[in-house]
Amino acid sequence: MTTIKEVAKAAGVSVAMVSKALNNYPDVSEKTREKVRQTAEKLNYSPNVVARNLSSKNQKTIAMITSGFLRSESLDNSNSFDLLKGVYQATEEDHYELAMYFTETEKQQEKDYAKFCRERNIRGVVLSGIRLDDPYFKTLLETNIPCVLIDVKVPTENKLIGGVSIDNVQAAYDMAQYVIARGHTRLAVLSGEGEADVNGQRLKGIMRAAEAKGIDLGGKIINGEFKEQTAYDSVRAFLEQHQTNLPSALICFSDIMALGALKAIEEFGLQVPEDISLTGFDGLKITDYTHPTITTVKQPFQQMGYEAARLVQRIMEGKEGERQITVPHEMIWNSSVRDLTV
Amino acid sequence: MTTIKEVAKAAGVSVAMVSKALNNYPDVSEKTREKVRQTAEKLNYSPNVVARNLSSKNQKTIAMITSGFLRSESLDNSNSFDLLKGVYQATEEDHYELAMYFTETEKQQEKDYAKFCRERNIRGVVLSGIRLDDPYFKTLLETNIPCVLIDVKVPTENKLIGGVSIDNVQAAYDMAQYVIARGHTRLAVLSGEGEADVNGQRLKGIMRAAEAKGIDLGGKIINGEFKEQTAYDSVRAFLEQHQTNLPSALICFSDIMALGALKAIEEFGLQVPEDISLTGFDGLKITDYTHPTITTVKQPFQQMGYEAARLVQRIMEGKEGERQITVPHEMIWNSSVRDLTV
DNA sequence: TTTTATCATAAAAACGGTCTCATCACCTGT
DNA sequence: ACAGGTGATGAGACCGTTTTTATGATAAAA
Repeated sequence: MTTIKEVAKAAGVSVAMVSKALNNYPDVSEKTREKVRQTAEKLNYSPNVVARNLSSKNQKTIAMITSGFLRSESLDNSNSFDLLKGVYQATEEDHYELAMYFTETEKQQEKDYAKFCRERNIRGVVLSGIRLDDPYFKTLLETNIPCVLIDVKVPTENKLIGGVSIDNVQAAYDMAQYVIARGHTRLAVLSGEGEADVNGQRLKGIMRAAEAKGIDLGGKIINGEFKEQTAYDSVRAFLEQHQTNLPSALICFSDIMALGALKAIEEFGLQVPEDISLTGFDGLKITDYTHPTITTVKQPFQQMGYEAARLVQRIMEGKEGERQITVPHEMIWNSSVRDLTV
Repeated sequence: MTTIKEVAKAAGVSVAMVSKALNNYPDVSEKTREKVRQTAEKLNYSPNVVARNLSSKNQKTIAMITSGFLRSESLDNSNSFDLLKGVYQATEEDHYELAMYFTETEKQQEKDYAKFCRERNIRGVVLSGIRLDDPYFKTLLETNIPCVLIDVKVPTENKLIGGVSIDNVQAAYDMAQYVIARGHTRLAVLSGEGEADVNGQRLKGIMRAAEAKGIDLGGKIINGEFKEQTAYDSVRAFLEQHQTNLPSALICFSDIMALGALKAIEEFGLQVPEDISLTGFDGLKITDYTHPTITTVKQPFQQMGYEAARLVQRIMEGKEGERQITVPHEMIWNSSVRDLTV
């Protein structure tokens, strides 16, 4: 392992000069810089990031903190992984270090984000699957570490917080409009946890579209907790309870839940989309392989991760600018919605 | 940020004592140890892992190096992600640090694994998607860093290398036997890249089962490169070329390729499993949602990651023992294979 | 009583960098 | 000729730990 000292000796300059030369400090003569560069190259030297991270004032390390998916099935995580890929890509391009922290909601003592960051000299964080009212997130904020949240609209007053998401209101509105335009008036919604930010946004979009057409959703909002099994159970129960007045379309707030709903509907003896139409949300690839393929909203998770990492870097560098980034979503018009108007 | 110095001052002992007390060194009196523990607790102190990593002789940092999936579709990565989850879980349990390195085959200059490890004081590596003859892997070995490879049978003479995989020969053999037992004799195989270790293993298993029944696979081995699109193209071409003598079953070496094959078969105007039976490999969840569901071999990727991380830790600690771990696979008997014997 | 282990502790040297400051040579303007 | 500025350089403090080595106190052995 060649160290900076060896490079210094070989180049006949001081250690400080080597550091400055390689880090593009202005107060280094071109001659010295070139000499240092060449000897570093020759000795195959590359700085130790651990040492740099310890000594430097401005560490370039960010963390990605994600809540609750170690246990869950791989299918549920493909979006988390795409996020990670995006974050990774951005950090790699800008020579940042990336640390990951996966937390489980049930392991209380393990959830201290601030401690995780403090221990690792982390100066910026991308969070996903975490809510604004998470107590550990609050303590993290108190440490003045810039945070960017995925899928959350952040309060504008705190310049250290950013957010990245699609326009969930618009996407849900578009989806509801599409369904309504195909003649559906008896709508039901399979939503996630009420506390999640996206959940409220999407509900707002649906409401807006429904009210415009005078459609009432009272009692038609099912909670599926963003989980396949819960979705299955809830939809099953809902169908049995509303046998006499079944909805003609079920709008789901995640593809995972749509899969559970699809199963519940089929086992109830009904067909999608002949008897009940169905829509998803997220754009998992699996929606292209189900029978029928599921109409859904595709979120660009990898891009979201990338933008989040870039945004947190900008905040770390003290730059001004927009703290809320909206990335484009894409409607995937598959075949799970029946057109009642023809 | 409370440092070890502040704890030392508050406890009225030296910095060295704090370090030793908290790291369970034997030469610390119980009284001091307890006092240090309590003040550390009170001051909410937790050691800085960056500093520790720099100073300590035996760093507890491992890396997971994975080749070629940043670009690819999320579906292809669910196994990689499960691996990562397993590795993460093991590192977290044992208080190891984990660094990730995703490489792309085309970015030559970015592929220096040894450099990556050197820069980060990494002392053990889990590699996936990497072949024994990878030149960068070879240079990594020269640095005497313990390596554990996923999906590779490693040479036994080097005690610093380990491997984790299922019994690919047996799994492929089982699958072929199953297909043959259902009356199929006109088999074709959709294999991956010939250089991959698993590819050879699986082929061996198929061959063994086929030869036992006197089935000839000559000219029936299609290369799908482990990619959906390539699989689609290759199968399409194969079908057109063998119109007069179509196989009755196609054994695929990955679920991803099976998806491509399924599409190709259907677009060719044939049905699975009525006209051609199909099997996959890997056990991706999507195989339960396709139409028909795909019979496949399920690999426990998360467990493989976990075992790999544990194994590399054992090697790092200088422990003896088996360097090749075989984890159990599971056959998923879905509905993509037709029984010709009934 | 003196010598020798043993134990508990502290001081200080690493680890491999960054970065502040002091130094010095050289130029410029008066 | 001299003060003042500028540009290039190196010495050394520092980051927060671990780990080696030195030191002093106490107990056991001679």
